[in-house]
Order: sequence, then C-alpha cells, then structure tokens
Amino acid sequence: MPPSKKSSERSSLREAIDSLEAIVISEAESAVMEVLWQRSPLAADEIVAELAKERDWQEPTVKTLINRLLKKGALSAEADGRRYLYTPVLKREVWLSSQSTSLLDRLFGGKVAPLVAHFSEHRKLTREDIAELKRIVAKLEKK
Amino acid sequence: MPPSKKSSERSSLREAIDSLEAIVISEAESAVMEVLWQRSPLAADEIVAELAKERDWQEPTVKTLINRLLKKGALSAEADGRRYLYTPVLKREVWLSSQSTSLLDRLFGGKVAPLVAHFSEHRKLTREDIAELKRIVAKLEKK
DNA sequence: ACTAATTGTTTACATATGTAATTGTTTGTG
DNA sequence: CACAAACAATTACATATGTAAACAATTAGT
Repeated sequence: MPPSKKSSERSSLREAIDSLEAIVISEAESAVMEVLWQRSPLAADEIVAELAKERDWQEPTVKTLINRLLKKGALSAEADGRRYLYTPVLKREVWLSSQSTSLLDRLFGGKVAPLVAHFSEHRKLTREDIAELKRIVAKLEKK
Repeated sequence: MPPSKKSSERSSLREAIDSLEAIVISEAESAVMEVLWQRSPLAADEIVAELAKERDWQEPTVKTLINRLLKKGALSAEADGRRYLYTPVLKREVWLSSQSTSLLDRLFGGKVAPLVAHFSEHRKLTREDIAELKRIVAKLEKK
C-alpha cells in the first residue's frame, strides 16, 4: 500500500482548509487504530494477526480499513522492503477527546456532572471509581 | 404515515428474536427523537417546525426520518383525523444509557474515573461540575 | 528462469445514512 | 362537485460503512 500522498496532492486553498477538518473514523476503523496505538509501526499482516484475536475479519477486510485510514490521513506508511509499516498519525488522545466531548455535548449539555450522575444512578460506579473521583475532586479544589 | 405494523408483520422466531435487539438510531434521527422527548405526542408538521430552529432540513427530510424511526420501532403513531401524532417508544434514559455505556466501554475500559480524569485534564470541568461531583461522591460514600 | 508465496491494488456489493423530490390521497372550501 | 391544501407514501440518489473477492506485482526458492 502506498503512503498517503495527501499533502503532495493537495494544491488548492479549499483543499488546504478541508485538511483541517477533524479526522473521522468509523467503528471498524477504530479497531485498527487501537492495535496501532498499542504498538507501532506494524506491517499489515501483524495488524491482521492482532485483530484476529477479537474480530472475525478476513485479511482483505483489514487491508481495506488500512487503506481508508491512509486516505483519511489517520495513518502514515513507510516502506520496509516489499511491504509497509504503518504508524498512527491521529493521536489516541485527540480522538478520545473528540469522541467524549461530542457525546458530552450531545447528550448531557456539555456538563460532566450530569454524565457522572447518570452512571451513578445506574450503579456503574465501582468502589475504585468512587475513591478515584474523590481524589480528582480534592485535587481540583486545591487549585 | 401509517403506524408501524412491525408487531403484526412479524411472524417467524427469527424476527421475534431480532425485535429484541437494541434500537439503534442515527445522529439525524436522534434530532427528531430529542424533539419528541421534549414534548409529545406531536404531528409531523410540529416536529418539522421545531427542527427548523436548529437544522436546515426540508419537510420531506424530516418525514423520512420519522418513517425510519417508525420502522425501527423507536416511535409509535396514533391517528388523529387525517394526520398522525407521534410518541417516542424508545425512552431517552435507555438511549442515554446505551450511548454512554458504549462510549465508556470502548474508550475507557468501562471505568468512569478515567473518563472524568480525561475531562479534568482537558479543563472541561466547571466550578459547578466540581461541586456537584463532590456531592455525588459524598452521597455514594455514605451508603 | 519459473513458480509459489507474499503483499499491495482495484473492484464489488449490500446496508445505512443524509438529504430530498415526486407522487398519491384525503378533505375542506368556493 | 372540482380543486387546492394538507398530509402521507414512494422513490431517488450520493456518500459512508462493513465486508470481502479478484487481480497484480514482487520476491524468494527450486
């Protein structure tokens, strides 16, 4: 698979602006990203092997996902002999942020407390969660 | 628009089992649901009017979304003369839960504390959030 | 040098989603 | 009663997504 030539193909201002849009990845694509966020760079067959543990995907399926991620600019590729090694461009932290902020905004009016209250009411808080939350709150109050 | 005839059309065991699957709604569809969660039952044109405030949708677009929601069983319809009045079947609480639990599981290993820590690190916690969190934690500890 | 294995590239195809136009039907009104 | 208004139902169409087969190129052995 060829490294994404996005930046060299880009020419117009419009495209330059487009490139600033957030990278959006699908659920299936995120599974590929998770593998690479764990360890990278990896070759396609290594990614396939990792994913085989959790998903019932054929090799071509994973290849397709890798290609779509390259096109989206979420991955980069460097040649390694006859094959390519892939590395995440999109950082997990950035993706996490966009995902969780989007949910928070859409479902809880952007407020964290109602989110936690929701989990609290549904008994989703473990003992450790509570202890940890206490620590977080204490730390925030000191500042 | 006809009331969803799902239950009367259903006949095979397979379909009965399918009907137990969680209702999944898209982003656009959720905008329609939000309107009805606010106030219901409502007629199609009332939903259209409400949505006009936030989205640039033509009337047929909203009708399509309503129909898809009916097919999915997320809405019910009752005849009101020549028109229909729509009411949510899917409860907001249930949808909230599935959405937030899914995010929590996929991104934070199912633990609430890391989620809050994430928002904390990104300064997404308002003063009120912190006070509220403190209250929640205190309440949980007492039990 | 030829062939099998490896890896990447192209094409495919069904369903979901966003967005809407077009068509059909009922009914109130002149 | 004919027709326009008000709704609903059907059809449309592009892009995204999940899933993969088919094809091509390169390389490593025999």
